[in-house]
Amino acid sequence: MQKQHQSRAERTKRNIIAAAAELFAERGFEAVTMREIAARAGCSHTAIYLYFTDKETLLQHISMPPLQELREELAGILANDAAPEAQLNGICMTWIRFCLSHRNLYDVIFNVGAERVDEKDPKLEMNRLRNELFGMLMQAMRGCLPPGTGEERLLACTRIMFYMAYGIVGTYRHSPESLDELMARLGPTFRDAFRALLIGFNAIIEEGGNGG
Amino acid sequence: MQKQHQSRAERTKRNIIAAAAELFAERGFEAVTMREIAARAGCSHTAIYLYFTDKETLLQHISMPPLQELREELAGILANDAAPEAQLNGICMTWIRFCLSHRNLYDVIFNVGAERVDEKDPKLEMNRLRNELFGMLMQAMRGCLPPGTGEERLLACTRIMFYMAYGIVGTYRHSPESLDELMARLGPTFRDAFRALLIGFNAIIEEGGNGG
Amino acid sequence: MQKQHQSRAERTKRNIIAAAAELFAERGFEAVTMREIAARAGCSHTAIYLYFTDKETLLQHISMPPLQELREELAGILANDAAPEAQLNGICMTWIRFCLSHRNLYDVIFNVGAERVDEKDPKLEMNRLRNELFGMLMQAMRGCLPPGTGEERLLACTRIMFYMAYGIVGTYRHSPESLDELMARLGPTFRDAFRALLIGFNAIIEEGGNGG
Amino acid sequence: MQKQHQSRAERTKRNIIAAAAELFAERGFEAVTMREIAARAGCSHTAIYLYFTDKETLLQHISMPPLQELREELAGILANDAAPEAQLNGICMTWIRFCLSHRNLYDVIFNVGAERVDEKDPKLEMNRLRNELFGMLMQAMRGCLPPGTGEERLLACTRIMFYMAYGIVGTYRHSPESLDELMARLGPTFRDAFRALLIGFNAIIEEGGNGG
DNA sequence: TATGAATGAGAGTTCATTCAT
DNA sequence: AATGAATGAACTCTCATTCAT
Repeated sequence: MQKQHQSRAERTKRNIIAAAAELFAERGFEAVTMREIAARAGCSHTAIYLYFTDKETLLQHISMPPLQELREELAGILANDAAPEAQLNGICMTWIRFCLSHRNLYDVIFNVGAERVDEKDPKLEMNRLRNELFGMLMQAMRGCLPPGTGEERLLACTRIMFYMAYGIVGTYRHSPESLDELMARLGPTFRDAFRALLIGFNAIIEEGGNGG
Repeated sequence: MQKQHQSRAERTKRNIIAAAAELFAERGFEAVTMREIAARAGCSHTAIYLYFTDKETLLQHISMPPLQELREELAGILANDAAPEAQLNGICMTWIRFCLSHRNLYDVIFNVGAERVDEKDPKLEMNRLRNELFGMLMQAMRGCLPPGTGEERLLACTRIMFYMAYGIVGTYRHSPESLDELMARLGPTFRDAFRALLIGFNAIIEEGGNGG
Repeated sequence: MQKQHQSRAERTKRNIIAAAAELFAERGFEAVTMREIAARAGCSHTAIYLYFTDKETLLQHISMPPLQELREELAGILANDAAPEAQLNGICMTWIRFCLSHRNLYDVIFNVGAERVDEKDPKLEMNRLRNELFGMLMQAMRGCLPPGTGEERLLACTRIMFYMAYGIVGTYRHSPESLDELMARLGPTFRDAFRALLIGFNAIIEEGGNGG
Repeated sequence: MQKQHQSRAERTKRNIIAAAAELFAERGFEAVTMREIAARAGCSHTAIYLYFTDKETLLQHISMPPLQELREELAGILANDAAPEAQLNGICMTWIRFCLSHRNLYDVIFNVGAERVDEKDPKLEMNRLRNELFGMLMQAMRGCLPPGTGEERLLACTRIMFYMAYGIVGTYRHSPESLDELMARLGPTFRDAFRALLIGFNAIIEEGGNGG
């Protein structure tokens, strides 16, 4: 009997999460109302409040797991013994694959409430996670620049690398092509993008006397 | 008299458009209320409905001119006699400045979301414009790559350049910083981004025997 | 077993009453939720409905005991052999302490508002109690006025004494300070209030030839 | 035409105020909903927000005029050349008359949002006014105590005087008797109450060496 | 006996929009 | 041409209460 209760609750909670994820993805966080979510989840709008304190919290519950998954994947890449360039490339490609395979939630995860990627203040757990991701990218970047490159330069290069990843994802976010189709068609281009940046960074740093 | 009336009406209409454009750009479509627009336009909120059937329509009337302005600016850059690299850089930076100064407007105009599915044309209109812009970028790109670079390669490089611009804009779309603050803080980084790509492209093409 | 069940049920019921009494007293009837009561009572909120049809009924079950307790305390004071002034002071201070420690409960029980018009008895019940209390106060008062003071005079003095008590309670009914804080800060003032009245009464009666 | 607009607006506003005053008096501030007020005022609930920022503000608009009226009456008494005792008595009696003639709004005016009568922080305009009233009472009190009475003592005596007034009003707040009937029947008792307090205060202060 | 799950009515408030002038 | 007055639908969120077990 307890079990029945539990499973029912879990089912409802899952329904809510699924409905919210769909709706947020379809029409954006702000445009979706709690009542709509409830309607699609097949429960009353007040039931949502049994499982989530408020709308924002609901969003976070949806966004967190994928982000954590991504973090762990990236951490795995950083932990292996590959060459720095291979690591960086792995990070970038994984990042892209991730974002494109969570396309629908992308907006919600990356744009709601985020102000700067390199922001310090970790208001929300989500922002903290985003920053952690950025930190991983920076770590990978460090190994690919000339030794002695200043921190400021490193930060700038990481930012640029981030722009690139962000831009790729943004460009194909609404594409009807599947992740695999996309990667088959454009994977080499993406790879070239990161390689070109790396080459350019090193050239600029060398020429500039690798200062800060 | 008739004329005076007409001109007064036109003035009011222009005021409304100007006010709405400013406010939408400053704070986003949804966040702005009709009463605020009216206040800034110096008329009553009901007057807006004399000229525009609703808020959405008002937005559409606002969206086109800036886009055309952008296209003309970019065309102007392509038409001048500056060095290819300067042209390319000008195109990229102008594009970024444009998008960041029309930030929230940008959101609405450029992000073809699911809620627009039932609309007549905006998706196509936008894609047409995007393609036009992309063509200009490609044209500028051509002058910056080694002579004899194949079309496929050129296309790939242009795409990558586009990703970068797109990524920069996407990253700072929701930033609270003004355009000027943003450019002061990050302008050099943006410039470096495009330079690094160009350097990288040339290196890759050279090494690869500039094939198609 | 039957007995165990019964005693368990009774215990739960008592817990609920105790919890509700505390919470109503602490924060007022309206501000307290059934879930809070249940939490403090150590049962689920639905269990409350096993014992009380609704929140209002629960309140009614809570109201009487403290009032009876007060009456008995006052009777005890009247029954002891202390000096009349001590008795009177005891009555007044006890009354104040009672009302201020049942502050929000007091609100509901004592303030016969318009919303109670359709109830059966509370107005009368309350008035009965008020009168009883008033009678006790008058009894204590009698011992503190010059012998031979007329009944009318006695009545007036008692009334005035009652106003004072009532006014003190009313003034601090909504104070966020606890009973103890209040008594620490203002206890001497309250005491002075009753003393001053007593002194004044006697002076007035003496001067006026202690007539009726 | 402008006039018609104006008068309509004024009528609506008056209706809202009247409806809110009635309802607040009947059932208390918290228990009344904006929609109920609107219904009784014969307008939509949103119309209320055209005239009052929120519910609290509406309450203040209702409470302020009577309070200001009272203030002016009291100020008039303080300004005349009567003996201090006469002034104090006038203040107290006026206060009582006022409260009993505004019986229905009494609760709302004096109890909503008020925490301490002698509070300093003037969060709301209403609290400021209440404090001003208290200040007037204190000023009148000062003239009736022995010269050299400390401020603390003065404050305590004023508080006590206030309790008395408050208690009288509270006691007869729900009485069916009219103001005049009440004053005819109990006016002398009220007068005695204040006199007795004054006599008592002076006695206590003398005996205690009129310290602080 | 007792509970976790779920609900409906309703709170204050906002805003695009319409009506009457 | 223009406006002040007014509205209704919708928002997030709360809570006493009921249902199913």
